[in-house]
Amino acid sequence: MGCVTTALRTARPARKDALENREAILAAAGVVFRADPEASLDAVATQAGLSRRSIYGHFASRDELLAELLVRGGARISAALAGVHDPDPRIHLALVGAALWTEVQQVRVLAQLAIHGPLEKTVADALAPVRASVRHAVAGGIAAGFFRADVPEPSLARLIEDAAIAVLDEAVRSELSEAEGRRLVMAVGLSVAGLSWQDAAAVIDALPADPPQRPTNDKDPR
Amino acid sequence: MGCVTTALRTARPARKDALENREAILAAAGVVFRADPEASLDAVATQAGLSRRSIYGHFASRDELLAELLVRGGARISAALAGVHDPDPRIHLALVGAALWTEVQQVRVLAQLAIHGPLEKTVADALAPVRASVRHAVAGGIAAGFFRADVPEPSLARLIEDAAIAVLDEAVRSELSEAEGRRLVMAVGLSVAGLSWQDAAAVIDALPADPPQRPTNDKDPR
DNA sequence: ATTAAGTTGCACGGTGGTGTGCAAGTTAGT
DNA sequence: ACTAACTTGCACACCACCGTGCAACTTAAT
Repeated sequence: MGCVTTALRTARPARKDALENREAILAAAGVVFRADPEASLDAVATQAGLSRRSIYGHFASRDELLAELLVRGGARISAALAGVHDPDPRIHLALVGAALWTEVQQVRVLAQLAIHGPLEKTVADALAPVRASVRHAVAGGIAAGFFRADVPEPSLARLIEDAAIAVLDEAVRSELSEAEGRRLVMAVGLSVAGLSWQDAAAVIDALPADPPQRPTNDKDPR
Repeated sequence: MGCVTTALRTARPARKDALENREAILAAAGVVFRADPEASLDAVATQAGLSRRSIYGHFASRDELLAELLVRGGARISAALAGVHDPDPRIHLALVGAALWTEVQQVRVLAQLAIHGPLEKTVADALAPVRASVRHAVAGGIAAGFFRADVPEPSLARLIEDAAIAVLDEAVRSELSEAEGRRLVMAVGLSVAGLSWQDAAAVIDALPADPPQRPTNDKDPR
């Protein structure tokens, strides 16, 4: 084993490929756990092209690996959401949806893991920014008369979140294109919020149009 | 052990309390698996007030118990859906939602189990009637111009199903009243279908009004 | 070329679940 | 009261997984 975790400034600092492997494990965990949140570390190791044993050279336990995965996912989502602000709650909500779409994989991992275990708190923390943003939009939208008035605000916020997750699943299932998925997330979010599908479409079409915000994909191999 | 499964017409037919216990096990399984689809048989036995060992007097294996549970749930749902027909796709969809609401528990068990394992087919079969009914309404609604035209029909059907599940979850989480839950399922289903929330409300309010269809609750202790 | 970092395979102990056999008990039905 | 149906508890074998120790190997960096 190595001094991966305890990389004190002694003899030699670390090794390049070790970090790569660490990333490979995290990437593999993303893939595997997305398909089955209860998959074994063996499955993760195989997917990463490593041995189960060597995972323990990078993570002390299964839960630690999970936690790292969640924290990273949360960070990406927060980053994607950071620039999203709009005075119009409808637009705000649509933009949140679009931002989520760019992080589908992350969102789905989190959503999968959200169900069981002692990771709940970690998951909750990771998703907190999304929740806050959605709630803000919902409150404003209801107040402005844009959104439905027949559902209490907290419930509506949760319903929109759940609907967004469902759309994300459906988008992956149907292998929608980037553009279609993006549009669908926004459209269904607004629909659940109470808009007619035509109104939702109008909101989306009037968007500042920054759609193809993907520089080939980040260098981040996740 | 006993001749519970192989009740040939020999010496003595069966025993009353044995059947009761069988039902108790199924009821317990419903409760336990609803909370955690991967719970152990020990948990089920405890909930049923029996020993783990005796479960095997009624069911050959865990999967067999699960299967029985799913088949029953499917049967109840089918029954609840049997009388639901309306020429107006909007009303039809709303009524399907209302019917589902009366069977929340069953639906949620099925939805929970729908994820993993070799039970998928069983689950799919159990839910087939719902799927068919929803698809029928969706196709008609799109054709009539009531529902959204920006999502392919099969996807829209699945999205509505998923949204309904989410509403069911939310309703249980928020401990909505019978009436509120019933209304919410219908309203959100129609919203996802494309109606504005006011239109959805109008459809619901114009319903033939058979709401309190609960004679104290069936004698079925599930 | 040397050396420490990292990987691998194997063996192990521990945990928690399933499914079964059996002997002893309890209880419903005759 | 008798008997078969049923339940129970305990024991067991089996399996899948986690986490660890260790010795042998491969390889990045000096």
